[in-house]
Amino acid sequence: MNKLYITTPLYYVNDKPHAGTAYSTVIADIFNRFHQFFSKETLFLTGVDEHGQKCQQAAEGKNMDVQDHCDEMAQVFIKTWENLSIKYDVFYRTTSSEHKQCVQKALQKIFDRGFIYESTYEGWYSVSEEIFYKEKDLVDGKSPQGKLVTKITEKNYFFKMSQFKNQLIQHLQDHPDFIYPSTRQNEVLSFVKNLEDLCISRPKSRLKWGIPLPFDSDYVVYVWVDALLNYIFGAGLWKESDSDFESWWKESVHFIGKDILITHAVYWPCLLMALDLPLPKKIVSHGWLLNQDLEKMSKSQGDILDPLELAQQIGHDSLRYFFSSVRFGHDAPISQKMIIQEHNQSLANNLGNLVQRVLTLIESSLAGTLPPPPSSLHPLQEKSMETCEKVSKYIHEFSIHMAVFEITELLNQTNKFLEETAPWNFISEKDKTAPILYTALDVLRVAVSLLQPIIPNASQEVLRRLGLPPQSFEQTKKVNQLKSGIVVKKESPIFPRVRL
RNA sequence: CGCGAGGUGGAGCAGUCUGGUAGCUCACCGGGCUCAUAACCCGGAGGUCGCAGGUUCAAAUCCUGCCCUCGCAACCA
Repeated sequence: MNKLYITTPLYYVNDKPHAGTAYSTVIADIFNRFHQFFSKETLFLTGVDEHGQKCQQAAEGKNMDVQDHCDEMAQVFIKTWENLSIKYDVFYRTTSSEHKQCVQKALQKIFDRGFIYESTYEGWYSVSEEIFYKEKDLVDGKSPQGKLVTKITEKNYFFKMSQFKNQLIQHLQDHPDFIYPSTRQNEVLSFVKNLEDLCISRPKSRLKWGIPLPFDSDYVVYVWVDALLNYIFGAGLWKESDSDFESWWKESVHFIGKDILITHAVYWPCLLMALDLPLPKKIVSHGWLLNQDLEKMSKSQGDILDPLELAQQIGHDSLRYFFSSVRFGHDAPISQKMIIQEHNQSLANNLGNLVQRVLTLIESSLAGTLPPPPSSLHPLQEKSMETCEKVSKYIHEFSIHMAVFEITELLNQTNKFLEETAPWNFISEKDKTAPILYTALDVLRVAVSLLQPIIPNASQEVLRRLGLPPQSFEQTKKVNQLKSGIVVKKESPIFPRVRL
């Protein structure tokens, strides 16, 4: 119960990370950090999906060896996550020899259990695009891009996915929390009702870059099957040393974008059932980041945002903060301007400015020395304790934006509190300013501690200025936790305003 | 009837599950403060919460129908 296994999708390495992949990863990282904050033991996995046709094509396009291309791209992902303060435990690569061995072992097992059969695959193949189309996808007898297609009948291996239909429907009905948000459950159910078998092989004559089937080396495995299996191997299944796989897997949560819900909520459970393994505990699908016109961002429109650039321009924490402030689970518009506005309003004007004014007042009134706590509890401190409870509740409900809203509200109240008490009017009367300044700083301590999972770097810098180490939730939800007697000092602003 | 999401003051959004005086940020107008990053605080103008019915003492919130916008339809987070 005290463990939690969090995963992001394995990102496809045909291109570098974009705002969407960054969003998935940052959100998963924030949840991971929140649960660590709540004293859970967590395992956080991310990684890259390196096989398949598009990857092979991307390498060929650059005139590179495919493995070299993958190695290069993997580094780009690692560097991007570093720049977004992503703290993962496992960076999984599907070209590792361990992964290949495990995938083959899994396929053999499914094969031995009788869930894989040989049949013929019929489809319309576009030689120039190297893509199969179904009859219904064709436009005037050609591919949607207008390329010539020919009907091909090909021997392939199929996974008896349809056999798990009733079992999966039963699971979905018995576990209404399996998919978040629950509204997307219907989407999955309606898909499952027409469940067909899945073609899981690709002949090597067409696709070389993949893991060979253990029972027929003329074929490689379909990339989704290859990639999905990472989730169990990454948690230690079939490792030589007796791993904690079972205890992690029991508490597994997959974070994904809504577009890959079917693969995760249908294909993946069926594969697990075929392997006689338990299903993941939860699948959390988030919405998309859209451009200002609320359309999907696309390269052709040139409105792709580079997360690395954004992080460097505005700051890691500010980008993370923006991601956490949009309604979780739903689509949301994003632009550089919106991120900067959010940074200026919430982080610079509200939080950052509050830190400066309180510390300045303590310096000028109390020579920087933190006073003892006031004899009675101020209502604002009571409110800060309520905020702790609300944040915990919202995070457990995946309403991260509501958690952010509550913390912002607490900071607003603290600004208001200073305005009402106006300690600058009697700055030399220490006995009057001390309780006010202690209260304000103690509430600030709570707010900043609650923000640690979202803005890890800045919040720890603020805590350092308050003379405190990183804080746990247990510490955060107590009042009067400042170290009386130590000397604090104002330093340069943590979140300078960014001009638009 | 393919599946799904959304329509809330000028802009962008939250609130909808668990019905109870419509909230946040930006922009605009007036005032205060000068501790603070020209930041902060107070007040004001601006919304019949897409439309029409229904349930209820009470509906942005629940039910029904309709209109409009947008995604997805199997390797694109």
